[in-house]
Amino acid sequence: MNTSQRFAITIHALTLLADSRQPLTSEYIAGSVDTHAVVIRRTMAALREQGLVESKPGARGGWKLKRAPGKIHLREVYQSLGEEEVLSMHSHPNRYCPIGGNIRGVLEEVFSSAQSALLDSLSRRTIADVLRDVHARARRR
Amino acid sequence: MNTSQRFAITIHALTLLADSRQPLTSEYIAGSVDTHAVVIRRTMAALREQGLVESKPGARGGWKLKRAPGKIHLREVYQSLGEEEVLSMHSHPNRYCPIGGNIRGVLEEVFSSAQSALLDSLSRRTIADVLRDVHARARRR
DNA sequence: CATATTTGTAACCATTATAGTTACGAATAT
DNA sequence: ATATTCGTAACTATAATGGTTACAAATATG
Repeated sequence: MNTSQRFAITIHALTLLADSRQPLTSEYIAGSVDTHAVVIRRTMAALREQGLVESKPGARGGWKLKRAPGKIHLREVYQSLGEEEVLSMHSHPNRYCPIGGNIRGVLEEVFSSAQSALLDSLSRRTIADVLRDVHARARRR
Repeated sequence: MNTSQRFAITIHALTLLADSRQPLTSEYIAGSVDTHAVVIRRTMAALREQGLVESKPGARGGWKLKRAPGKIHLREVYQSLGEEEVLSMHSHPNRYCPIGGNIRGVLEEVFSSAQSALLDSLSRRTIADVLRDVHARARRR
């Protein structure tokens, strides 16, 4: 299976914020992402806990970045969401079988290297990079 | 979200086959993995199509490898399963928004680098490596 | 102060993927 | 001929996801 859309939605939202001087409302972000404002609030809550964004209720409220876009690495964004590891273990291999009894430890190591490789790749980009690339594409039209 | 258990189950099964001289039945494999034989048949079918294993019905039938364990890289195993990319796109970003209209292309590129990093990591190990590590752990008890 | 705006959050629903299970047909060894 | 084993369709339970409604709480502004 694949991951949820949360990561994509989140990068999208952060890119919008990086491109805006004023705070943006969940409603506005949802309009660009094409989803419901509640989905945005739900998803962004994780980033708020991580200190990447802040939100303010009430008139003229909304979301804004708490850090320069160039300092927000996609790895940290991804990890804020608290997703499971992308490769997952099977549940209860038979521990009385010589293979079954020892495979988990080996797989944990294999999966965790793979996860690190994925995260390292994400750590090489920031929201500022994404925004720049988006603008470049927009110009190319 | 995370992946299905299929990959873990599959590596487990291939490791069992690598460790055995005779063909193994789905029933036996299921016993070590702790699942149903049908789940094994279902999952292994993908590997058979890829030419990694063969199966024979009837008495004394079962599964066996078609290639030396040292020649079976985890990357190929993973890809045989035909899983989606681990990071997935959101559905219909608003194309009339300058960000929404261009974010998909950028994300595709970001996600595909990450996917490659993951696959590269998996390509560095074979079923023979896994079997060796399992045996090493078994000895350590 | 009254009002409109906006977030926070719980609750519910529909959809989808996954894995477990049953059932039965077909192939094969002995 | 029989027991064994795979192949596959079908059904079920469970869980995750995302969309939606509803309403309380916070805030800016006239």
